[in-house]
Amino acid sequence: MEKRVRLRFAPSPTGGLHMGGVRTALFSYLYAKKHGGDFVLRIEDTDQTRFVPGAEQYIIDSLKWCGIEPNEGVGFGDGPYAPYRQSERKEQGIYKKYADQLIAGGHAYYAFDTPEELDEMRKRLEAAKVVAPQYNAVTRQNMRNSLTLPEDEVKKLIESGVPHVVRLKVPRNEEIRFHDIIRGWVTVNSSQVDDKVLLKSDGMPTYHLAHIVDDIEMKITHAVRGEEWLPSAPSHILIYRYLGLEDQMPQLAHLPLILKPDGNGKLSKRDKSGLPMFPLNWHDPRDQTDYVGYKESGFMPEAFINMLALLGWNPGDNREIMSKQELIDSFSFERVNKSGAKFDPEKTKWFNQQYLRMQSDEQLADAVTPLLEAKGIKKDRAFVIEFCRLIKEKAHFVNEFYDLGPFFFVAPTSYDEKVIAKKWNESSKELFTKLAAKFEGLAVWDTHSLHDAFQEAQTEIGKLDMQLLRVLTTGAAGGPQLFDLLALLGKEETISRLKSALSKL
RNA sequence: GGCCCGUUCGUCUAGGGGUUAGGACACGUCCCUUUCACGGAUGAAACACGGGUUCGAUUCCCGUACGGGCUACCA
Repeated sequence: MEKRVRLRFAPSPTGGLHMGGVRTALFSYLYAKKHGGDFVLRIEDTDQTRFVPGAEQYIIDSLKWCGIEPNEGVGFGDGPYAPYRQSERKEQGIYKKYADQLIAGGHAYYAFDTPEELDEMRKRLEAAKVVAPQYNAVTRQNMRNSLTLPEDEVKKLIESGVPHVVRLKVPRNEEIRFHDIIRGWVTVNSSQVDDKVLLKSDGMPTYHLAHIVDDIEMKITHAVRGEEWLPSAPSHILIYRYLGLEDQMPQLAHLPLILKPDGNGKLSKRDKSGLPMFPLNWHDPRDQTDYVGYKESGFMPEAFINMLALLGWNPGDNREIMSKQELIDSFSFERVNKSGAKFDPEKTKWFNQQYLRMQSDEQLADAVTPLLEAKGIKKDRAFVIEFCRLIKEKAHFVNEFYDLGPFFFVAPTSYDEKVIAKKWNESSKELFTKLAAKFEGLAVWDTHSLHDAFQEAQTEIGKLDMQLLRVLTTGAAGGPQLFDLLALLGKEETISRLKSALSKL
């Protein structure tokens, strides 16, 4: 029988969850759902010095907004493997147990070197022109650890409470080969791998030990993470192997990085491409910086995750706009790209535009009404719905509706100068005064009657420029369907605007 | 520097020993439209370079270049 598919998203609460992390969560979620498995949220809070209050809740809120909800884990209900915070799991002695097993098997050792001593070692090695200074099979022989110190002294040091760490004993020269679902086989020589710290001097495990222990204990079948983890994967293979768990280790999938839109390099939270890097507004308590979120920028979560899914993955056909269910049905790690993808703000906006157009005018009105009210604008619902119908084709975001058509709500005070300069002439004033009179005589005020009246006026009084009528009534050179707009504005308002414009020009 | 990973239009990508190298975003042109858009059509635009292997390489192999990642008692 196949093992139940279980994937976890395991962020550390050291700050806001940025979009790269969201994508990692998304891919894991899609795969889990596709195979009817579990998606788990585990909090990797083993670094007490970098703990940021609020970060954990932010991660939970972000996943909820995106619709990437774990069915197990912190904030989503404990499952059979609780607790899901590593700091709490540490209290159960779980990591130490595995570390002790490695020590007993001769694959890990105690090291008593102080930070100063380690620093000294690196400087010494650099001075000796060693290309890659590291704590390894060669250099550990000159350091203070349970491999170099007499057994009774090691015992004495530990008993007297001298701070120490536990390090992985990496062999000097051995090929380490592992398989990645996205990248295929990767081979690294152990001489390039350092003796990673497994247990820190404060008793906390490092990521390297903790994630392995938890993935095993939580029966994780696929470990998905960013490409930046690829270089440490060989260490992890060794840990599984020395623990005798190589046959139970999850399959690895290292995702390509999301790159900056301009230039090169990894997308950072401070990127200034004009689009947010975080799903929700994030206030960083460490430096009192505020970062805007996709949500607050007017993005719909469906558009956001659709865009994210297509960054480094594709369904193998030309589909781009895909619902969450379609993403789930089509997803596979085999179709994830190996190379990094530059984040494209323009395309990202386009995704939101597509989803915007799928919304009904009523739904859009629901979203726009509070934004209008915030500006002190109160209109009846029918007006707002019609406003949405007319303006939506020009917009990428709900929150730009107002700016695309302020003339729906306020009469113009200035008139597009380019259009006036080009089209306004001596006869214009008289022609449009006559048109205003014609409009005034209309018994029915709707799109059709306005259209007909405009046509009739031309045969009666002469050629009228429609864009001029637009500028006179809205002030702007462009906008939605003019007669629809004037119909919505109403007879009184339209004529008042026309007269006002004629008096100024 | 060392190690690892990568490289198809400006960007996201499909494809893969023999193709007019396909799609999308953005851009240009045209059509529709007395306004503004949407829409439709269309155009320009790519296999990093050099060696192999092969009848034939963009595709497979090796180098080079370029890009990225990692190089902590951080994840």
